[in-house]
Parts: sequence; structure tokens; C-alpha cells
Amino acid sequence: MPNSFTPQVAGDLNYLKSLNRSTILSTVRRSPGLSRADIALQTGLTKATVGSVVQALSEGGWLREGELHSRGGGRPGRALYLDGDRHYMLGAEVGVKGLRLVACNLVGEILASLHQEVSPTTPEATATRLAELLVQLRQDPALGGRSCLGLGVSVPGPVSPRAPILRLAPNLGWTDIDFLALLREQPDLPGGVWLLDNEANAAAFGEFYFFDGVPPESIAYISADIGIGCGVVSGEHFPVVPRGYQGLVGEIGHTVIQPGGAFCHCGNRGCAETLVSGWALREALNVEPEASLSAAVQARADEEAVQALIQRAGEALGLLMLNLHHTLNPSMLILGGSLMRLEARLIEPALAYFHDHQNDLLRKSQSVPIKIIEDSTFTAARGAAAQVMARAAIEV
Amino acid sequence: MPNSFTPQVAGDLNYLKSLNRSTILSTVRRSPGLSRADIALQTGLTKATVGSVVQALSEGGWLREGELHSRGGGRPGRALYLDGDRHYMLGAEVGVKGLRLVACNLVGEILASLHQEVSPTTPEATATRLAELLVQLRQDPALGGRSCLGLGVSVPGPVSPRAPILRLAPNLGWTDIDFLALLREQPDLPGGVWLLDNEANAAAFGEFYFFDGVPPESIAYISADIGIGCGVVSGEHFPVVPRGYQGLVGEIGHTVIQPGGAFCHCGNRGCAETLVSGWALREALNVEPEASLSAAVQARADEEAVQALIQRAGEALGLLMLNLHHTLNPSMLILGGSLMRLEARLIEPALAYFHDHQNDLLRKSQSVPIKIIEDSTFTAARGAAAQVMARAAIEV
DNA sequence: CAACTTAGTTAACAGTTTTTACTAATCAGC
DNA sequence: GCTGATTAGTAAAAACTGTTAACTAAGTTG
Repeated sequence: MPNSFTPQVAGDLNYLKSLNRSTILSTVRRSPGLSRADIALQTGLTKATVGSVVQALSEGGWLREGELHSRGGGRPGRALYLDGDRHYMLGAEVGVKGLRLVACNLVGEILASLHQEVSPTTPEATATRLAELLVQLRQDPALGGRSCLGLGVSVPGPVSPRAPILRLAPNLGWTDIDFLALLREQPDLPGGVWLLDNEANAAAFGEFYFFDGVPPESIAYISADIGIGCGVVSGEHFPVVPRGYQGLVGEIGHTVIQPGGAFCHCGNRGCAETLVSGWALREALNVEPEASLSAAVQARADEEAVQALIQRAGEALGLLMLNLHHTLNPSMLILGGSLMRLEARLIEPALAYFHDHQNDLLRKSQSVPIKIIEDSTFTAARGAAAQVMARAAIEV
Repeated sequence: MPNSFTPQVAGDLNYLKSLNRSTILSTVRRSPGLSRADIALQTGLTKATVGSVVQALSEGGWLREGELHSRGGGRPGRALYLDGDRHYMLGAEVGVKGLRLVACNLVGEILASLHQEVSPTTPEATATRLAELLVQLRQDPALGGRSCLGLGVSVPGPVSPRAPILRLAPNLGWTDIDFLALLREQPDLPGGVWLLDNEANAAAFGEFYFFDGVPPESIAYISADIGIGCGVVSGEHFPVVPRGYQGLVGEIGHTVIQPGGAFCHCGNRGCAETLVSGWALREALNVEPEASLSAAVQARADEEAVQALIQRAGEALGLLMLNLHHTLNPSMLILGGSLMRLEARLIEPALAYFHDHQNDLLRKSQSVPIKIIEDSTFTAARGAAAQVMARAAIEV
């Protein structure tokens, strides 16, 4: 059964080696502390192969040896971990409200970060500013002695699945921008893998790749911000983000859940975004773009109309979660984005709606775990960095 | 980039060989008539490798040589085709209205078929009856001299992604049925690959795998029958059907598109199925289960209420297609199922809604091709057979 | 402290694709 | 009709992969 590491066309011995190296790396990523013997058992490879691959990966700065741990009799195994001290990846989010940058290591720890809360203007000016910030970030002493694997950039709109091109960013007014090409014209940027992806996809990838705990089978990450997007990830050793033919997978903010409802900026009516999204709530509450939405809601929390508005938004979010479940059926739902700052006011009605409207199909199954990310400031940037690591790992 | 043929864990030389054999087979399936040199060019393998693999595949009854075709100067290449004369696959659909069986060859041609239009009763009795029909089908002289690669069975409900178990078939009243195990108790059945899958998934796979013409990048097959289901397929050489954590991918009939709308048999309200589905229309029109829905609609075509009902159903279908597009974004939509017998009455409003409610994201792209299958009697059965072939091809 | 058990390494091995050289078959031009 | 150029396909040697089998290393247990 092929997955996301099957070669584009056919495989040679190089591909085979790369495949097994990546599988071993991923096995350690998902279960830190395994010994060579454990890895051989889990992957089906022989001890000999695992031994030689682990040696190569250690020399390359990907793995490090840890403590011994004995299990009953016999020689104790040497624990293996991803080496967090020798490489790092850069991740950046070009968001509607500003630029956010991180540098993180192989275990997903953020070593250094920057953010500038000023809305981007033109693509060119944004690329210039981002390049400056990247140079600044790379001078952070926390990165000393490490080598850079590459750069991932996330953007607020669908990216073409066949080329790293931003197709449309409605909230920036950008269309068909080859942002990486603009960035490449800037000085002093690192080499390595360069990637561009949608914000929700990048965030979803990062939450899946660097999942803290027993990794889920698949996730859907709902990004509730100015607009509503969604990224999906699945795949044990080689996580795959389905993008669809035009990069529109997960554009759930523009699924219609109220036919004939309010007009949406997309040109349609009754989209989910007209009920639950940063722009819809700001519009309904007359909140200026610079002001804080959550603060405005907090301030007017006594007004019944405001309560009803947020309640309806939460229910719409719950309905979206249900529909998503019947269409993509992930094993875990993750909610993130700045709308999470509305906290229980929004989240409780969403969860209540989700649980109260389960149908027979869902009731038969165990309930879907839902994880909420309160602060997703660097989620997308870190996710973009994670994508760089995943790509670099198969290109070692 | 891995896909659906990446091994479960890691790969050895056997896996590599199997991968390349499958890739070559798939290359010929997608472009019949290629020469060994063409294949080498397309796959990146060397002529030597392609030559030896093609020889093995020819001896195994998978490929046959065709005519010579010269392109300009030089020795002409020998055209290669899938061999339709030496193997066949069995496919069966356990449907709400009866059993349908096909035997088809490697190019997707139906060599023999059977159908029995009697609703299944118990799983045991159905397995017995299906086994009898399979024995009868295999005696068809059109299958003479061929060997059987295996059997695929499609069922009207979600199948667990981790085991071939039918989880729930609401319209049959079946729950958690290991149908293949029941079938295995029957005498005189073939060996080889045995598979169980959801009806919409099987149909989608078949339409993708045996696509007539230039193969699309991905498809969503909407099965509009008693209920509404949907199967998704993508992947060039190794088509993948996403199933989700509980096999609920594509259960779009139970996405809510009218909050607070009519009650659905699933226990929820406002599901798409309450507006467009065989059961909803039959209920609204008081059509007996044995009678023909399309005939009833035809007979009462003058009534305004009937026209409005079908119009609303078509619009709901169009809305489902739009939402699907914003969630899964396939490169082609295929509509099938018995509801297609309502023809223009249903299809025209669906297409009109779909085209009239495109938003900016979609308008930027070229429009999605939509293919309509008027007669999908054997679509799911043939699709199940296609899945057998795909599996057998990687296990050769 | 000897026997046992498990972890990890080493060298010979089997099997894969590639490389290189070759043969086969057709076309173009004289 | 022949020669040379060109492309298709094959054969044997080479390079590289993971496996096998034997070994060493390092603990625990009696």
C-alpha cells in the first residue's frame, strides 16, 4: 500500500535507502528513546541495517545517543533521540495582521522567534521585510553552531498544489504571487529546502508532526481566524497533507451551511464564514481592524445581542466540525486561530452543538478527541518549519 | 514524496521490485500501447530493467505485445497492452435492492454479469445466495481459460478502515458484519485477493482506475441512490481511497445543509439526505419500496408540487457538490446511482446551482468537469473488481 | 563467577538496478 | 539496393542495497 513516500515514478536503490533512513528517523520521532533493536523490531529491518543507518544519521546530526536502559536480562539498549542541537529549521507566517518567524529544532522546540504586528502591504515590500527579519533571527545566539535545513513560509490563502504559488489571498488583496521567488532576490538568506504552503495546512502539519504524546492516526486542524480554514494530515511515517486539484482542500469557511443566508465576501451566500469568522464578528460588532476582537467582546459581554451572536457563531463552528467529520473523518480535531481567544463563550456552544447533534454513525464510534490551542501565535510558522524538516529528512 | 505504495514500515529489495513492477503495469494501464523505451522514459527506469520486468509480466499474463509503431527513423517499438485474455477479477455489489455480480478483465471490460433484484434479508442468507451466484457466474463460457485474481465485494455502508468489516448498513439493518468470513464458509469459491468496501468507494475506485480517456488527477464519485454517499480517489500509479479513521470519509448525505430542517433517519436534522435521496423522495411521493421512483415521478410530472420537490432536490445536490469542492477539491466530479434515472429533472437544477453559486476561489480556476453516469447498475461491482486488480498487481 | 540473555557489529551473501557494450530493425539519402 | 544514422531492445559486468549468520559486548540471574 503506497503512501506519500512512494516515488514520483519508480524507485532505484537510492530511493530504497532514503526510504529506510526516513522511516527510521520517523520511528524515533514518534517514539523517542527507542534502541536500535527496538527500531529493527518495529520497522522489520534487520539489526545490521538499522545499525548502519543509525550511524550515518548520527554523523549527519539527526540522531543522538542517550542513556542505557535495560529490560530484564541481557545487554541494555542505547536510547536514541532526535538530535536537537545540530540543525534548525526556519518557519515564517505571512499573516493578515503581521509577520511571525520561528527557528526550531528537530524536536519542535522553538529556539528563537520574532513577530511584527503590522499588516503586509505589497508582496515585494513584505518579502523585503521578511528577509530582514530572517537575517535578524538567524543571528540569535540560541542558534549558534547549528546548521539550517531550510525555510518554510505559510500564507493566508490557497497555494497551487503543483507549484509553490499563492493563488489568492483575499484579505491581503494578493493574486498569483510567487512569494518564494520574491524572497530569493533578497540577500543573506539560507539555502536548503524552501517551501510555501497555506496557513492552515502548515499549522496542521506542525501539530501532527510534533504532536506531544501518542500520535493520532490523522487530524483536522481548524484555523478560526479572520477566515475559517482547515488543514488535514494523515500518515504514520510520511504525513500527507491532501491539497486537492487547486489547493482548495479544507476551505470549509466557504461551505454553505445556511442556503440563502447572509452575503459573503467570496461572492456567495450562506457560507460558514458569514456566521463564524473574525471578519463577520468584527463587522457585526463594529470592531476596527486594529482593535482587539476579544477585548471588544469582553467589554460588551453583558449585551444580549452580543451573547446571542457569539452563541450562534459557536454553534456554526460545531456544525462545521460535524460536517467535517462526515466528509474527512479525522481521528482528532484540533481548534486553533485567534478566535480561540474568545474562549468558553465560543468554544462551549461549539462543543455542545458537536456533541448534541451526533448521529447514529458517530454514536456507534468512540467520540472524537478535540484539542484546543489557546495561543496559536507561532503554530503556522512552526508548522512550516516542520514541513521543511520532513522534506529534508527524505533528501538527506 | 510517498504515496499509497510506501511500505507499511520499511522496504527491502523485494519491495523495490514489486514497486517497479506495479509502476510499469500502471504506466501501461494509463497509456496503452507504450513501448519498452517509452516506459523507461516515463518511469525513469533503465531500458534493461524495463525489459526484464516486462518479460516477467508477459509470462505472468499481465501484459501482451501489440503492433510495431515507428516514430521517424530507427527501429520501431513494440506496443504493450494489458492482457485482457488471461486473468479476470470478480466483483459483487450487495445492494439494498439486490445482488449484482460481474467478472471483468484487466482492461475493465465486463466479461460476464448477473443480477438478482431481491432485497437481502440476513447476512448469512445473503452470503449463501451470493456464493451460489458466484459459482454460476464463474461457469460462464466467456471466462474460459482465464485465471481468477480474486473477489471484491461492495456493501451499502461504512467499512472499518482497519479490518474488512461492515460497520453499519442502515437500509439493511445490519451492524458489524464480517461478510467475507460468512462468504468464506461457502463452497466452491475462488482464492486470491478478497476485499470488502463501501459501495461509493468501490464505484469511485473503478471509475478512476478504468477511466476511459486521459485519467483525471483525482475524482469524487457521488453515489445518489437510497442514500447519498461519496467516494474519493487520487494517485497516479497507486490510487488511494481515503477512508478516514472510522471509514466515514464521504458520508456527505449526513452533512447538515439546513440547520433545524427535517428529521433524518440518522437521528439528526437537516441532513442533505432529507432533501435529496431515494428514501426522502419516495417518502415525499409515497412510492412503495418495490415500485420505481423514476416511473412515479414521470407519471406525476405535471404536478407542480412534484416539480418543486425534484427542483429542490437538484439544488440540494448542487449545493452538496459545491461544498464537496471546497472540502475535498477533486479534479473531476462523477455523478452516479439510481437517482440519475430522474435525468434532466434532477440534474439540470443541480448543475445550474453548482454553476450559479461559484465563488471567487472557484471562478479563478477552470471549471470542474462533471461526468454523469446514466446507468450505474454494475459500477460498484466493477469497481470492487478493479480494487482486486490493483491489489493483485502489487502482490504479483 | 559461570550461565544466560539481549544489544550491537562484522563480513560474506543474494538480489536489485545501473552501466556499458552490443545486436536488431527501420528510415533517409545516394 | 546499399550505406549510414537512429532508435529499440538485450546481455553481461558492475555497483549498491538489505539480509544472513557468526561474532563480540554488556548487562542480569542463579
